[in-house]
Amino acid sequence: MSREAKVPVTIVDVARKAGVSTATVSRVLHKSPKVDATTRARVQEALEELGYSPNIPARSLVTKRTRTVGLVITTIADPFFADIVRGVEDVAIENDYGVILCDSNADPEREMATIRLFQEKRVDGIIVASSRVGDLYLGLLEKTKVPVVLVNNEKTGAYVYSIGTDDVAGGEMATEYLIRLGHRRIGYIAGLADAKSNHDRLTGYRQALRKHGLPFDSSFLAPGNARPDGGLSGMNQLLTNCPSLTAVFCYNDLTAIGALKALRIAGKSVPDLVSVMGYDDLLFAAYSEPPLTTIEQRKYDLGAIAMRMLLDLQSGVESVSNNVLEPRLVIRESCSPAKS
Amino acid sequence: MSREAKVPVTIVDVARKAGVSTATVSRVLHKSPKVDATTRARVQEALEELGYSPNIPARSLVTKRTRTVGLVITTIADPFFADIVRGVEDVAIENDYGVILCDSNADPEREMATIRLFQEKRVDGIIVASSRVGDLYLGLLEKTKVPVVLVNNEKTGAYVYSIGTDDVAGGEMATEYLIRLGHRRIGYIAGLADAKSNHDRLTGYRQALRKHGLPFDSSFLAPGNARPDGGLSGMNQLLTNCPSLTAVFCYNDLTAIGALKALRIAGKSVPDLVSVMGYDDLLFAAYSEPPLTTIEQRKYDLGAIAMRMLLDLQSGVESVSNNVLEPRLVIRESCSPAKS
DNA sequence: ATGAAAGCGCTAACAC
DNA sequence: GTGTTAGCGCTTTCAT
Repeated sequence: MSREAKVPVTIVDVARKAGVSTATVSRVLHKSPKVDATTRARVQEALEELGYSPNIPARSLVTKRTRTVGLVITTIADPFFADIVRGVEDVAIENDYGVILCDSNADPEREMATIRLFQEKRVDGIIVASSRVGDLYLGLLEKTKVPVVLVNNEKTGAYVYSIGTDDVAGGEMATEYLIRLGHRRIGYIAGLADAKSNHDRLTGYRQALRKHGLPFDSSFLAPGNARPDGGLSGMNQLLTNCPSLTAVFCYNDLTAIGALKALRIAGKSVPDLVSVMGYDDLLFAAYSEPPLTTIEQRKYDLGAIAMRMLLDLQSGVESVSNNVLEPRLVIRESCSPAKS
Repeated sequence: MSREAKVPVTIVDVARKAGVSTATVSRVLHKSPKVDATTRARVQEALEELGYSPNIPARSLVTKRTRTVGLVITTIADPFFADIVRGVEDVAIENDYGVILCDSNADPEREMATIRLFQEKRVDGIIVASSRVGDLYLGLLEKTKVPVVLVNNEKTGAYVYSIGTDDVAGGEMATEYLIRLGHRRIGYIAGLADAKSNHDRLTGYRQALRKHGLPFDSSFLAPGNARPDGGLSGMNQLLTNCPSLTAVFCYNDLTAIGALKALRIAGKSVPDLVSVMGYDDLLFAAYSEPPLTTIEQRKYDLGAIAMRMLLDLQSGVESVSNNVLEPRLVIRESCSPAKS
């Protein structure tokens, strides 16, 4: 096993081999036009033969750019965030950027560590797709002096840009669909209490109610946690507190599959006895029993656009500071006309 | 809005403010014992007041370590990989490491770009949790000269270490459970054809069959793709080719929910008419209808251990090169005794 | 069109 | 215990 000594080739080696200065090598590396064709060829050859790979950290030292962005998400365990990550990833790699991922798990300490790490690594920008962002956190973010784009969250502070789904429209759309189906007693199982998305969807729900002259009854609200177990317990609470409801709008699809399970256990068939509406349109929404009627968010685009905004900001293009994407109703089989 | 000029504070600023040399500042930064207590205090104060944040790229230039690792996964859309990511993340952040994530999507070109990126960023190590690794890819990986640990894949080459689940044991365990339940005609819906995990689970399946004197019939094998749609089509194929089967072992849980849907559409009740077995024990396995009996993999640990191995390798500790974790049977409701 | 040289922020000998 | 200094690999004026 002849493990060769590890001698990384530098720009100096290339320069020597090609018989030029390091400045020239640097120029061909950056495709500067002012290099003679033959010189360029000679350098290219040396580059190839030596298998040169630029040392980005070294380059960063002088350019002050690292071609790296930081991405914070609530938790990668939620497929919704997974799609956002894919979006960010894809456009990042297309542009030779790397992304450092951190899931905060909504843990403040973790968030602090993350921001510190990003700072020390001198990332060129930060994307925060964490549904709830502590004040402390946001303060730090501003001090960080690099562009920040928030996904599905509020634009806050001078340095912050954002991209999100119009969640109040989404909440209204979901609820209105249920109302059109003849439902009058519609529950809502919440997500994380302090998430903007939760607040907005609830607002949409109330708007739809008001619009159709339906009373808002806070006993039709159940807490959740954006996860299946929260959907399960939320549904159970609804079942005992308001046995008369005929439909329930869930904060997200994860919550909905928990609700579906609670209903199954209670022996209430869906959608015959109660309709359930999700949100997000995750992959498995089409595979649940019954397949979930839900509100689609352009998850992938949320991430891709966020990354593009960062790139624009990078290159000095003043991009729109606050983008919003429209949600879309996806009708499957978990909602049906009210029976009564 | 007094957007202050962006003047990152350096070690020189701190040194000046504290009235010491940069070397001393560096020493306190690294908790070197040979610094006088009062000097240390003075430096600490300067550090705080100036809000100093070390410039990692600069440091890397001299130390040749970036405190960054690269992580390649097949696709973040599969919750199985999401858990692995969480595991590596967690131990990385604990150790002040950053992780650059890339999903390869099993796209060779993407894989090349990824490796190039990792190289240029001078990552300290690479974790590959991509279920299929092209030869080309592996070759590159070796040339990369940094420690590589493979997750759920083969140890290959001098620089490569690995951690994985014993998938042949898992496949055997799954199949044997079905056999014990009285099933004789058991199908297998595959994952990606060239994935080691797929190969191993199939091997386990055949071993169980042999062990119990059951014949192996290749018409009981259906192709899949490790995703729900593959499970759906695979199950449909099985349904038409071998209507007599009473149980099916699926490459993973994602495949299983696809199979469940196919069965539902075909009007075959699960587990009464056909039992279905999954693999992975994803979060939603407990929420499907019926809840999935499956083989648990320690997904999070796979990632956490991989990262720890990298850390060990970093510090010169020769760690075990080939770790294997045992799978575990999780009994829920998608499998029942054979009726005939 | 090309080269010389300065310097980015930091660490690590080495000297005192 | 502390300071001086020489780079790490690269880009970028500034000359030529």
